[in-house]
Amino acid sequence: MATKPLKQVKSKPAKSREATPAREPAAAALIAKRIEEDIVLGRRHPRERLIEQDLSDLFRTHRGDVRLALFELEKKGLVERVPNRGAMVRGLTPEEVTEIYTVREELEVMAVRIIAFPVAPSDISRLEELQRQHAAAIARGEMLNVFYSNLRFHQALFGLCGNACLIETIDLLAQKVYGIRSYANAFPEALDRARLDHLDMIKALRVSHRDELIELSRRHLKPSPEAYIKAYEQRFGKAEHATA
Amino acid sequence: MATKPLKQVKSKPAKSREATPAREPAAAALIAKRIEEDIVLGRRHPRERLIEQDLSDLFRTHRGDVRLALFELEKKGLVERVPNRGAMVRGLTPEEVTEIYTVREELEVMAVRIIAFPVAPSDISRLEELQRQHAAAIARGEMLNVFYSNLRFHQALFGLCGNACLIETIDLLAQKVYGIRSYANAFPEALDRARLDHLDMIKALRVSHRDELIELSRRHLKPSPEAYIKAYEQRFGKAEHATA
DNA sequence: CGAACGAAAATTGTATACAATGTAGTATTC
DNA sequence: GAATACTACATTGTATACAATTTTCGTTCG
Repeated sequence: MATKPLKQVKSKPAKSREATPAREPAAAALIAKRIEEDIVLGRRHPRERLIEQDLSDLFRTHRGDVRLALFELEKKGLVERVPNRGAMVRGLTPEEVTEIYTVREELEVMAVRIIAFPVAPSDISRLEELQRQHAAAIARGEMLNVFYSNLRFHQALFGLCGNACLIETIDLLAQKVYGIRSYANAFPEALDRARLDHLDMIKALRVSHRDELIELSRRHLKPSPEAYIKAYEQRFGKAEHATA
Repeated sequence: MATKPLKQVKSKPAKSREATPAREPAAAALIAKRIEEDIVLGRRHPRERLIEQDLSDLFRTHRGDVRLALFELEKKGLVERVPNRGAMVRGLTPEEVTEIYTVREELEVMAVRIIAFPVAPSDISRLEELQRQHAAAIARGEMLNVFYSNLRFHQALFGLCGNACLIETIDLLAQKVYGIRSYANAFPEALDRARLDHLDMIKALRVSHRDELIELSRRHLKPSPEAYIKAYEQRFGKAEHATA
């Protein structure tokens, strides 16, 4: 859980107003991103408590920023907050996971359905480049990179549909299940399967086979929830729910 | 824009911990709700600035709560925040509105498609009761009540699908277009059309006519974006976009 | 020996003061 | 006379101190 200090040097030109790179107070957004990564990579387990002061010390900042970050993560559905008791990494039940993936599938299929064919060669090239990055990250075992390159690939793919709201909503649902990614990604064969799926998707895209692309998208979503639910049942038993 | 003071009396039993009625710091959530209502009812126009100090005075509280409320509304997509310049009521372009409604339609149709038929009589009764409240609010011209009773009707209807994530996502998208509701609701005939739609929906539900319910849901979503876009084009002209 | 009570510690929630930033209005210079 | 620099004001961002709440742990009583 080692984390480099934040904001050590605050002295910046102050006169540089090129665009608006930092929307939120910046610090809060960065902290949220770090915590999110920890959750994605399985470094923070479900139901683990997230204490404001600890995180403030860790990130070398005051509680205000951490507080904002936690609020943000709560809205994203990654952490759970109980009024006077604090925040913890959210644990999803198999039912919740199933529901989220059901909606995700519907939306991703919708996106694929409205993509305008044929897809421009430049877009295909871009997807191929992102796919190569993903494959390389897998080969090197760099899990954080695997996560981000996979994310970029899917954003580019669904970005082809042109409906910003749809893209945003798909992202939102994907974020909700970030916490369970590490379960499927623990199996190298699952990673490789994902890699091959991406290749098939690009192929289908190139020849404008919409139905095949839809089928691929559906299949591509199956392994993650299955792996999580299997692990969950093994941990807590099939019938009863542990209330710990 | 008259608003009653908030939190005047802070003295409460303090020993009452029945459930968790207030998730957020409560004050922030209340302020967010008030501002949201103002936007829904057209009392605050798109691009109107929301100044923290003004709102703090208005709600008789300090800036911290207002700040949180604005962050919340930003995430909901109702207000827009520029880093060091503050917040304003978000104005939606016709393109954005069209995109949002496209996704909404897909999701609402999905919800209707997975409702388990036949629907329990108690659920039908509940919908009828909510429909009556809606009709009554329209008859009395109580717009705020129209808004909330309409909301409750739809939540109950889509709640029948049983997928919590789907319900949540539908709500989310509905919230994004709260700001344009007042355009369609300005026409009394539109309100009446909505009322009749609700009656037809209940009827279709009672006899398990799924296809008809789907068609009704689709039609029900049409008027709002159309009214908004018409008003928008009349205001700004069809081709060019005002940059004011 | 266990359950209930109560004080202390840990943690979150709230308020305020201060600093940084952006905005506008005015004067000054070319 | 118009453009620019400068100053005063308005607004947001940040940090810290304080209050309220919950949790923990030791003690006492049944």
